[in-house]
Amino acid sequence: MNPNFSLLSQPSQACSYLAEPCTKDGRSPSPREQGGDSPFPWSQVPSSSLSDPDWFWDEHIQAKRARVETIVRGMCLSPNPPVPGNAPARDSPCCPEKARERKRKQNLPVQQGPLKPGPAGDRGSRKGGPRVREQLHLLKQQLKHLQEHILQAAEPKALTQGPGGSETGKDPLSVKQRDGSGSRSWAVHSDHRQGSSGDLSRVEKHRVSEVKHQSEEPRLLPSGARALLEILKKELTGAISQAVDSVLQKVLLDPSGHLTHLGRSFPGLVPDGRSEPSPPEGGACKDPLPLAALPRRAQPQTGAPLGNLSLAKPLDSPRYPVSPRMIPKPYQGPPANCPLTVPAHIQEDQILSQLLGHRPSGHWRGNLLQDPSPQSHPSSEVALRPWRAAKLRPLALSQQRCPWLFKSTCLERLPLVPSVKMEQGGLQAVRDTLPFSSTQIQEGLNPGHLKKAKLMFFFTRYPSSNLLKAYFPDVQFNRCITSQMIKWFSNFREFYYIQMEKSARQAISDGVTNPKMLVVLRNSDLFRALNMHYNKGNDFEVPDCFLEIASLTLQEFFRAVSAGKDSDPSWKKPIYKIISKLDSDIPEIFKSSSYPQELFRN
DNA sequence: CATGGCCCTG
DNA sequence: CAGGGCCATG
Repeated sequence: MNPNFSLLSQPSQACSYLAEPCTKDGRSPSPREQGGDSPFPWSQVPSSSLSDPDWFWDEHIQAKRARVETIVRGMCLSPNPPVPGNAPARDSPCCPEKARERKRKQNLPVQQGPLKPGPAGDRGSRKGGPRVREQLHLLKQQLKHLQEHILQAAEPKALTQGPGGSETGKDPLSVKQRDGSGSRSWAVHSDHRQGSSGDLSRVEKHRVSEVKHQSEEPRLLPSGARALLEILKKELTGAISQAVDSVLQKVLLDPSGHLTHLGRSFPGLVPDGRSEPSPPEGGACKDPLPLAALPRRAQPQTGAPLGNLSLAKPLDSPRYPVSPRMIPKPYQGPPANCPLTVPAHIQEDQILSQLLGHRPSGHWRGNLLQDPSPQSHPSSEVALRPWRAAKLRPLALSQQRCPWLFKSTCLERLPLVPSVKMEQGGLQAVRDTLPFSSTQIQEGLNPGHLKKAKLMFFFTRYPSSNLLKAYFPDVQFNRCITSQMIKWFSNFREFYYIQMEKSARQAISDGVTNPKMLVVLRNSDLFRALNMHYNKGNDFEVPDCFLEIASLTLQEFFRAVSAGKDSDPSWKKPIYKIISKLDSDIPEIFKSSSYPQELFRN
C-alpha cells in the first residue's frame, strides 16, 4: 500500500469528494469585489429614499412628490450620471453621439419601458434616465403650480403647510406621530425593498390614505373650492401616480438590465436557492464555505457542488499574469449524475444566453420586434427561441458576430473583454460600425470553437454529432465541419488515453497494487498534463466529474495493464467502452455561442 | 454506401 | 492537430 495515494472510498460517488485535500488556498475575492457588484447606486436608492423623512409627510401629495424627488435623485445617482464634471469617461464613447441619441429618444413614445429589458436595455437606460428625469421635472413643476392654485383656492390656513417647494420643509416627525405611521413607515420600508409589488402596494396605500385625508380637510372649505380642490387633487394624484408608476417601472426594469449585466458578479442575481442544489449534504459537505465567502464570479455558473472552488489552481498560469478578476472559473463541474444541477444551469443559461450569448442576436431581435415587418418570422418565436433565431438568420448572425469574433481572435493573447459590460459598450459599438464585408463565420471553426470543444471534453469524451450541433449554435455544420469536430474529440481522447496509460504504467512501476488507490487529484502530474492540454491557461475550473472519470480511467488502465491484457492488440477497447458510457451532461452554458469568448483570454 | 472511431504519421 | 487508412456499424 502506498500511502501517497489518497483513497477514494467510492469511486462512483460524489465527485466533489475527490478534490477536497486541496481545498484551501486563500484566494481572495476582494479585487472583484471592487470592480464587480459594488457600483450600484440604484441599489441604494431604496434605503436612502426611505430613510428620507419626506416619506412620511402626511400630506399625500407631498408624499408622492417626495417620492418623485427621491426617484429623481436616485436616477441622478444611477450608473451614468449626466452630472457634469464626473461623467465616467469609460462609459461614454462620444458625448455628442450620446446627446444626439438622447434627443432622438425623447421624441419616441414613452412606452418601451415595460417592453423588456432585453438587448437595448443598456442604451435604453442610458437615455431613459435623463428622459425620465426631464419628465419628472416637468411634472414637478406642474405639481408646484397646481399646488399653489389649490392652496390659494383652499384657504390661507394652507399657508402653514408651506407646501410651496420644500419637500423637506416640514418636520417629518410630527407628521409621523400624528398619523401614527411610525410603525407603518417600517412596513413601507420593507415593502420597498421587496420590489415592484411592494411599490405598487405602497401606491395603493397612499391612495387609501388620500381618501382619508380628503374626508378631513375639505370640510373647512367652501363647497365650490372644495370641489375644485378635490378635482385638482384627483388629477394631480392620478397624474403623479402614473408618473411614479412609470418611473418605478423604469427604475425597476432598468436596473434589471444592469443586474443581468453583471449577472455573474451581482450576488443578488443568484438565487439563494443555489446553495441548496448541492448534492445531498455530501457535495457541499464540508464546504459550508458560504457562497458569499467565495469568489462570487464562480457562483452563478456553479450549478454544482462548490466543493472545490478553490482547488482551482494549484497551478498558476505560468506565462500570463492573470489578474484575479480574470479568473472566472466559469463552471464548476456538474457531476454528470448530480441531480439538482439542472435548474441552476437553466437559470444560468437563461440569464447568460440572454445577455451574453444572445446579446447580439438579441439586438437584432429587438429590431425585429420593433420593426413589425410582415415577412419576418413570427416575432414571438424569434424572441422565444434564441437558437431558432440564430439558425433562421445565419447571415445576420454572422454579420453581427464576426466583427467581434475577429476582434477577439486577433486579440486572442490580449486580456479579453472582461465582461459583458465591455461587450455592450465597446464591442457593440465595434459591431455596429464595422463593415460586414469580410465576414465569413461560415463553416469555419475558429480557435474559440476549439477551445470550447476542449472544455467540453471535460464533460463528454464521446459527443455525438447532434450534441455538437446543439452546443455550437454559431457553427454552420456540414459534413466537413462535423467530422472535423468529431476528429477533434478523437484527438482529445487520444491524448487523454495516452496520458492515462502512461500514468497507469507509472503507478504500476511505482508499486501500486490496488487500483482503488489511484485517484486523479488536482495536484497530480496527470491532472496537470490534462489541464494543460484541455484547459491551457487554467481559466476553467475543471469539473470534479472529470476527475472522477479520469480516476476511473486510470484505474481501468491500471487493471488492464497489471493483468497483462496489454498484450492483446485491442486491449484498450473495453476501456474505451466503459469510458464512453460515462459522459456527463454538458452545462447549458456551453450552448451559448459566445461562451468561449469568456475564455479567450489566453 | 455513409458514418464514426481508432491508429499512425507528419 | 490534420490526414489518411482501416475497420465496425447500420
